[in-house]
Amino acid sequence: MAGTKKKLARAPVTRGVRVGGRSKRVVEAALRAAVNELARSGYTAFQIEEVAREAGVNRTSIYRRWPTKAKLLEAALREVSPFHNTQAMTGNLRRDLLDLSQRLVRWMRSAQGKTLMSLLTRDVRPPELVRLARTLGDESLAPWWALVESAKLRGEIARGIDARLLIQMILAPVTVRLERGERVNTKVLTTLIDVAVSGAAPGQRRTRAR
Amino acid sequence: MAGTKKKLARAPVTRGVRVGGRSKRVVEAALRAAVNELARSGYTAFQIEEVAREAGVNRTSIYRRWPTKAKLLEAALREVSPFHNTQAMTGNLRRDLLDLSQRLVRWMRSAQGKTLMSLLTRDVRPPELVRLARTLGDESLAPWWALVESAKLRGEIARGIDARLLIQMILAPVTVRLERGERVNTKVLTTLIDVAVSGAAPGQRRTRAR
DNA sequence: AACTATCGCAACGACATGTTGCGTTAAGGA
DNA sequence: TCCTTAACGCAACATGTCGTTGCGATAGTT
Repeated sequence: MAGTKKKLARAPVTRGVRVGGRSKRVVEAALRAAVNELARSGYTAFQIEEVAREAGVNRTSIYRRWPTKAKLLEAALREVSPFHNTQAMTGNLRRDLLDLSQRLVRWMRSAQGKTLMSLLTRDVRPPELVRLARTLGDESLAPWWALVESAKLRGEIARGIDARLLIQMILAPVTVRLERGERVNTKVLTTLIDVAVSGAAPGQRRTRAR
Repeated sequence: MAGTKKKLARAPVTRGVRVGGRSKRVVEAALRAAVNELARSGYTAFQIEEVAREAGVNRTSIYRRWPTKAKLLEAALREVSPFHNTQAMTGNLRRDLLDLSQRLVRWMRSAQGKTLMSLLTRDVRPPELVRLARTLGDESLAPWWALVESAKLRGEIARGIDARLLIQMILAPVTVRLERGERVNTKVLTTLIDVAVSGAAPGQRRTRAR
């Protein structure tokens, strides 16, 4: 057609993706904003528009990198550093459990922890996102497992007790109370741990299965 | 104007709302469908259109009665009969707790229970709806309170134990496991109750507050 | 049978998600 | 430094759900 300029075919100068400078800033800002938005608004109220605004980035740029809201949430979730225990164990079960739970509560109150907890709720879609959140959540349980198992070896916890269930007896009330805005202080944690540890000790009465 | 018929003003024959027949059917069908939809799809995926279809009713009819989705959910929630304990207590704490928890688990697995549990999740909007759900949920706890308090009087539970917290140690793991699809059978319930009751008994070691 | 509350249907506006075309900016190899 | 083009910003669009409104049809109630 008239006016159509045909450029000579030449080998492209660059090939790879651009990872530095602007692109990097956009990705980092978007993911950080996504984590904050998720922690602040929760899963249902989470809006891409708001993430874009907080990141100082156009909405389109987000969609070009993460095709759906779920993908963005997934990426944001992966940014969340899982709860890691760095404290050395003292060998005192109740003391170690208290330490662990106090640090976990602090983490759960942070943006990182809120983000994970938002996605641990059921009826989050798609299901893969829930699965990912659960996987990350379960990873946080590793030090708890270790504590209970070594306590079993020392004979402080009855061998017949399901370790996962025992940990749930401490953590499930904590998460429920945090969600509801009920107090979760040292006294509460101490009570949870005392009841669980005493109740799971060997020699306590157990109801026979019928 | 031409063609405009002016009717003689006459006193209206009826005044009150119509509660029988069609209207009644529409209301009942809509609320029943809403409960089912909430139990099936959960809060996030809940759609008015789907409720209307299942109820065999036009979408508009639902909106005319309940102006917002939240109002419909609220009405549906009020339809849910709260968990009521009809069983006589035997005075055996563990046995009564097991009875109670088994019935509660059965109820939580019903459409009624799922409906309530869907709305007990945080980040459900508006907040009033969450508050209503929590109120109804707390009402279900009445028999549990009674059990723990009378056990305290008999000296089976230490007086210093927070009854609400102790109940949470049994119920929170149950709800978490139900949400995640983990097993909640008699063995699990028995363990929860054994650990909680033994651990909360008088004479067990308590960590001193620092 | 007459009156009218309530229904069904259709059309509309508002809002969030997700897509696409195009012009502009800047990363990075020459 | 200069050129190519990956990635951006902007605007416009398509879709789906919520929620509203007008109007004619249906069916309680008197």
